[in-house]
Amino acid sequence: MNNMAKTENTEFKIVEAATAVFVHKGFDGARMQEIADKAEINKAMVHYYFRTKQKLFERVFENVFEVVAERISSSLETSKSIEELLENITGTYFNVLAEKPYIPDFVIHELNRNPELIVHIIKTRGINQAKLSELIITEIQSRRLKPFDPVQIIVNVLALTIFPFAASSIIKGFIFEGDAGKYDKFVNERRQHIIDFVKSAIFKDQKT
Amino acid sequence: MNNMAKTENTEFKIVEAATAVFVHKGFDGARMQEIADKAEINKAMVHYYFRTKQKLFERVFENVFEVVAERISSSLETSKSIEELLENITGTYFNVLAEKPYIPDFVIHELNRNPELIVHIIKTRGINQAKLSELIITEIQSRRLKPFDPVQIIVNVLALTIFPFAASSIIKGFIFEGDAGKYDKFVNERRQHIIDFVKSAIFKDQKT
DNA sequence: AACTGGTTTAACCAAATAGTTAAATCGTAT
DNA sequence: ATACGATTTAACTATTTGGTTAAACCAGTT
Repeated sequence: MNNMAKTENTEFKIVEAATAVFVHKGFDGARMQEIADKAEINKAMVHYYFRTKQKLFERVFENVFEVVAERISSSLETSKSIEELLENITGTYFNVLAEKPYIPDFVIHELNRNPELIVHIIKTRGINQAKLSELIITEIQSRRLKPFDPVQIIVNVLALTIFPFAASSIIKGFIFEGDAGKYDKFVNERRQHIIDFVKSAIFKDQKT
Repeated sequence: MNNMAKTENTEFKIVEAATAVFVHKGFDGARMQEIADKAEINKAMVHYYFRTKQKLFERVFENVFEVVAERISSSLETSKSIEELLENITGTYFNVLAEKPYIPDFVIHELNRNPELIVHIIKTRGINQAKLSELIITEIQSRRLKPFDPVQIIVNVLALTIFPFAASSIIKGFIFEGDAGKYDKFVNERRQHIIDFVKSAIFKDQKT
């Protein structure tokens, strides 16, 4: 093993650069030359380390997805009650997406472009949706929650949390007519709003 | 004006074909040759009628967006109460998106790729969000609704309705593990679920 | 100092792709 | 029938793009 440090460094720089380009331009819009430029290396190096654009893309997608999945999963583990769970999921998504708001569009678009591949990539890192459903069902049976379908509730939380980031351009452009400040305020307030809104919807005893 | 019929027919065929290709592959993934093939004409014709890929794309985007905006707008006009409005918006989106489920990803992705252009295109066909907010504010003041921010409520309804279509691959792939039948059932039930869920969240007097 | 094996570079290649052009065709009005 | 302008086609071009190659360049090893 000789110049391992150099190797790992170059590989890292390529993945970093490739991530930046792929997430913003998508697979089709990304250019190997741009990735090389951003990594400040020769284009041949990109192929030397990853052979094809496809293979490099797969590595990038796995990375991006893993970061999100890990943080969500660990927040699921530590939650005991529905309230805590709701707050943890929403909070975690907000933290991740405030940092990397391009993720929803990236994941959704590439997933639609090539469902088989991406589903296969993600399957290995499944989020334990089962535990979530169980908790909700138990709470419904104990009559604390209204009898909504647990799956619908889960999708609702995801939708309420992720959509504003995916559609930020639409919201910015239309509802706030380009005023970035108003949009930021909206996003900040939204974290708590989602929690209040969902609780208000699912609990039988309400807290105005 | 001689062969106008032929002209309009060719132009129509091009737009139809271009729409199909653009919405599924995006601007970057679309190929002029594929559009020509699908329209069963020579590739030069596409350029003869639209000069550039960019111009053709703009025409397609305007069309796609107009169809949606028109149907949503007209459903807003005819609604008097909050309940009716909620049912109309949700129902209209469901009708449109069940037909054209690729629209959310298409619009979101192209909007993120080139916000200035697309926002400019859409601005001319603004949806009157003002009227919506007003109605909500009035209802909050008359104490029928809980005092949520009207803008948040509007975004919630959009999120709950649009997200499952944008993220259908994710939902299909993970939550239902590839079972298309379960997903269809889920979508069918969702139309009513959203209405119940939102009502349960925003109204002070609840109907379990 | 010469050898070795991984790393890096410049130059190159073949395919793909948006866009062009000039000639052919077609319908219509004279 | 013929002339005219719009439409259509086949062939072509320039450029971009993913990918390759062969030679140069290191950094340790002997």
